Amino acid sequence: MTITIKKIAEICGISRGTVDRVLNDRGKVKAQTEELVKKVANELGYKPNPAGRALAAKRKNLVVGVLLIAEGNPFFDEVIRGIRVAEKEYSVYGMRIVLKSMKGYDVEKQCRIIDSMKGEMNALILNPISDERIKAKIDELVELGIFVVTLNNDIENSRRACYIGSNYFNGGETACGIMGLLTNGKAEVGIVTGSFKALGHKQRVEGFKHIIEQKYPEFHIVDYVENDDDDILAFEITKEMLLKHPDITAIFIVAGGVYGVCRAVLSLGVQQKLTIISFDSVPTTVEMLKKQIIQATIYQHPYTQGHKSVDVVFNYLVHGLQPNKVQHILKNEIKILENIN
Amino acid sequence: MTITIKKIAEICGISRGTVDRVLNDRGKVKAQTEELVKKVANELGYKPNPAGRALAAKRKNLVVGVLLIAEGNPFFDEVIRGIRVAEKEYSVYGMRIVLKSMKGYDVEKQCRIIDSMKGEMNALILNPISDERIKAKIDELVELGIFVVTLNNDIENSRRACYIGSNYFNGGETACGIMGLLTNGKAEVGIVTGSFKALGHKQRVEGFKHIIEQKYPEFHIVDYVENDDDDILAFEITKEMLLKHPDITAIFIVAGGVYGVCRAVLSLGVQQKLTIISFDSVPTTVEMLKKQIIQATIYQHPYTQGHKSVDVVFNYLVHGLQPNKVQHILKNEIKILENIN
DNA sequence: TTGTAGGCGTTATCAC
DNA sequence: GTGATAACGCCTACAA
Repeated sequence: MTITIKKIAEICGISRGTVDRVLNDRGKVKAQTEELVKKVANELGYKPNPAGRALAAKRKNLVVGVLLIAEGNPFFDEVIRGIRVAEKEYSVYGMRIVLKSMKGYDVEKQCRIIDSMKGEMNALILNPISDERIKAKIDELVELGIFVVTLNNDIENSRRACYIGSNYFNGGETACGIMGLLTNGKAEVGIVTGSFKALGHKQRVEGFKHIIEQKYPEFHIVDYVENDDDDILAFEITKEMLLKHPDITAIFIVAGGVYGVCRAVLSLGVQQKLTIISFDSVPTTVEMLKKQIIQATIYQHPYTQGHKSVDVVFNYLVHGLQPNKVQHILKNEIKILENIN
Repeated sequence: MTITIKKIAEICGISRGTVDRVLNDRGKVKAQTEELVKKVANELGYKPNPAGRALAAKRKNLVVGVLLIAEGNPFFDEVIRGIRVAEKEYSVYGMRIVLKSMKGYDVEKQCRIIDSMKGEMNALILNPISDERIKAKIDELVELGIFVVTLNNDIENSRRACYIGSNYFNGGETACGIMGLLTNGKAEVGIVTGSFKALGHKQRVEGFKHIIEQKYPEFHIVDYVENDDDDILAFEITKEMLLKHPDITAIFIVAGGVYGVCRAVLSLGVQQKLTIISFDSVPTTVEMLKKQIIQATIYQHPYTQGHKSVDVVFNYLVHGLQPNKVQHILKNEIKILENIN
């Protein structure tokens, strides 16, 4: 038999309303009654029924804001698809999503967009820039009672309820591990990173280096260049790097610009002698995997990241459930030509 | 504004009961009224509210049977964990799970266990033996109105509503692809399969061969032995195989017995010259990955398989939703030491 | 501080 | 054939 508020009320000889007040900390209950209700609820193992809650929640008007740095970054296409599918699933609960997208790492701009959204918003899914001002902005929202979830990039010391994304350090470790297996532990590595400033990119490189130290003494990093996640820039600096270091046998592409790097390799005709590892599986990367320019790419469940972030918000807003993990870390998977689709 | 049964009833000038009868094909409605209701529901885009349904479903007593060939197969430990977690999540909807486990491929025994369960069961999650008699049994259950889902092994021509599991053929392809990358496309391969009779094992080998033909002319299969998913047998036949074919440079472990194979390799001291690819990541396999005996193993989301199968059943029983895919195929992921946990 | 009652959307059971 | 009504469990406004 399931334990309901009604049943607890009967047992305690009081009304449903009072039990509700106790169980949801709404105050205005005599200490004595409160204690009794809590004891009974505990002993009987009361579990609120999400369906009941969901039904009652319909009377609220729930709006979830989403702000992503997605423009010009095809990785987010799948994230957004996950968000949209979840939106549809939950639309019957009367929950709406307002999605905004921005380009580049302008902190003030991100703050301004957040401000413009905060009026009618019950929760925010944010892909934040790593900056103190954004941290402050998150804390301000939480203070206002808005539920905040960080997506794809965490700000650990902020008051966000939860982070959904990948483990960048382990992503770098995984990249190094697979590169080690493919090169028999010997390689002269050129690293092409997105931005020295981006936290995740830095962490990937650190993870990569960590495995070199631990396992691959014959790996040498011969150069380390930055492409700003831009394909044209990637094309140019990769060409330059390869000409400067003809001894390079492997390239670790840390973030965006994968297509530009590959085109540079192709234009120099050196694809045969290179092992290339990248991240994500956007269409151009898949294309290069098929051409066997890239040997392996590391996949971080973008669709799931999007869907999961909405799940977490939904469970909080509709069911009052706090996320069961502060960090929802998705696995780094290795994709090769055969298991890419 | 959301469209509810009540609203449709008002618009049509009839009662909620009648609308319900039409929308759920319960019969006993005048053709004319039926048509009207359907038209209005369609035009307004009526979407049943799952919360309402869930609440109403509590009055039913839902029992889900699960029958797995799990004994002695640690792969299923994670599958079962997924099932148990889902059970807990859905327990508030008054859905119970009765899980039975069996050992080995005795068709009659599986039929008998199914029969013993079918009394009070609304749905069955079945890990079926590939056999005509099991197909017939599934069809019999469906005839009785029981919702059947196959797990981890499909019987395609049966009347099961849905299959949840992996793509075995692509698993074999992926194994070959990663082996090709690790060996530079040159290998003398020994294959250790679970059972020649198991459909999935056969399909993996076919997938493996398919990529050899397509991509790796310098791969040669020098031997092909069967271990019945038993570690002791695996140990012995692998030893035998390696002694008989000292030219072997790679081993493809198609199914169980991974630990036995690795112990054989270790006992002969030939681990340095071998590339070994396996499936799943049970504890002993992870151990061998850590010892660098196995270079890569292919992972098939066992936890998700278990959880998903319960999801599908729940959505049908409580929300009346047919699964949106007949086959729910999980991806083959490549795990190496760095991304195993 | 507590109780009452109605509504969220769906379904089952009666009565007509 | 159809309609009315009472659940399912929770929440909230209002009355006491």
